[in-house]
Amino acid sequence: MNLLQPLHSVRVVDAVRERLRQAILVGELPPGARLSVPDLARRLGVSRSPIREAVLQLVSEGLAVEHSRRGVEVARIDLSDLLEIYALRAALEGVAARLCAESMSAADLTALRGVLDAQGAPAVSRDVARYRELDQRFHQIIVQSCGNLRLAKSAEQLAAELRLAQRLLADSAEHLRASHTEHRRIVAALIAHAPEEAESAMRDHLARVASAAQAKVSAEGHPPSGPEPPGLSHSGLPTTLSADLPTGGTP
Amino acid sequence: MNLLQPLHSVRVVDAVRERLRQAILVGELPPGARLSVPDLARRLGVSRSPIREAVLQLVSEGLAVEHSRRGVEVARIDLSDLLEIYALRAALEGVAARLCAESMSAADLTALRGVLDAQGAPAVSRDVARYRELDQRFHQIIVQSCGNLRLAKSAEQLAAELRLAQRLLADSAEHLRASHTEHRRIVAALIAHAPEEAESAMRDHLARVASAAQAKVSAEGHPPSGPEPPGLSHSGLPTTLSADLPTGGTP
DNA sequence: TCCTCACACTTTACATGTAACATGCGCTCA
DNA sequence: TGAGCGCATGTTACATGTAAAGTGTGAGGA
Repeated sequence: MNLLQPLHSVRVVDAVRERLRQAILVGELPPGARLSVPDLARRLGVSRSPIREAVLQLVSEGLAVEHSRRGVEVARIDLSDLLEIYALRAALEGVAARLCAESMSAADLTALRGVLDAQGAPAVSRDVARYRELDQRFHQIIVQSCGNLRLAKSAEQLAAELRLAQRLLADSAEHLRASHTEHRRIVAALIAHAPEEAESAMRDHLARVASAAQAKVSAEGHPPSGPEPPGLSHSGLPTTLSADLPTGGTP
Repeated sequence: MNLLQPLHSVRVVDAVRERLRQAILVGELPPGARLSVPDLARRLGVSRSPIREAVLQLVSEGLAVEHSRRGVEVARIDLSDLLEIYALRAALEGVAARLCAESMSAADLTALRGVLDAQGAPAVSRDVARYRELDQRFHQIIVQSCGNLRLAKSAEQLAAELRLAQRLLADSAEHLRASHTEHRRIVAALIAHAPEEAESAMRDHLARVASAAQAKVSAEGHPPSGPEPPGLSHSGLPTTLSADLPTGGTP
């Protein structure tokens, strides 16, 4: 491997952003958790500037929402958000699948088939976590292979937003089996170089996933969410968030 | 008018962001212009913090690009960017048109027909600036009426990015006439509540606009751009950018 | 003449100071 | 007891300080 690539020293803001993003995506900072800049600065051992910048970047990605002069909190994704996101994903990934069907590298297609095969086991054993992990990779390969960088970025941001709404997603055995079958249909269309088929298969897939979530929610009668509205309380939710960042520096 | 609506004092960062966005979109800050934080702070009469924040917001919108540790410049949109953006727009606005065909308010539809009619004159007289202004409003109405806020936001950001590439866009008399005809076809489908028709009409329209740009560029043999790569020079391009912001405050 | 290197200058990235603002709570008074 | 005021506390938003990095320039040498 070439060790002489241009070296750009990691900026603190990038490290903070990745750390916070992970914390949000794994649920350590759950929806509704406040992202207090002074608090995070204390906990991560850096000054407030890079924290503020990182938090605002998460806002622009949709993982957090800003309330003017009242701080930022991790985004709460409700059913209507979820349906919006799936409609958008259907548009974007449908086109991505179409583009892939026209020209996808053999390597990417092989990787995709690998993921598809790997999904068989968790689909039948109903290993939801594992299935979703592979599902994410499945869709990621397609949007990254379509050749449109902006499209890939948008689609991946939407996928990340959806990880905030896991509790709303369908997870029945039937759902996993149906999803896997639909993935197979998508891959078949890609292999056959059938753009129309690929696009409609992808769209149908995402539309069904969305309606499955909708069905699940209305069946379970999900509460709108937590306590929430009464002003952003000063409740600092988790107290862990690990120690400090690579560049330690509290002079 | 009700004067007792909730009042949220304008933040400096918002004023700066809007001012810079306008400066970019009208070409006062052309593609490639450096967005020097200290310089802008001096010119706008505020401190560096809100300037930096506003500049980074423009980066996240795609109107500017950040070069780590080397500052930010107004985005340069080349032909490949333009094609990417049009492919994305086709996906997003195609779905928006479909949704509109299913349920669009009478008011929105009336507004849309108004814009369509108004486009007739500039289309035949080849008033390119006026036609593009109305074109922007035409597409804006559709994405805003589709009921998907995220979709609308994305589509409008892409439309803004395209304003940085005006020089690449087709502007022949034939092109304007074709565009207007396609707009009519879209509106007809919306009136007829024909989702399929609306989506394909929109997609075809945007695909043709993209290929018209491509044709124009390859015909004219556009130079890749200005001088650009040799490091971000210290050339402060324009020296105007008006006086200072609403909240004057240089203590 | 052309290349190299050191220096001066500017900016970025991070740190820190601070006024205005927002929130929760206890206290007062009806 | 209950509504409302004022205070304590903590945060945001903006301002400013500063080390390190990046860039352009010009002197000096080949």
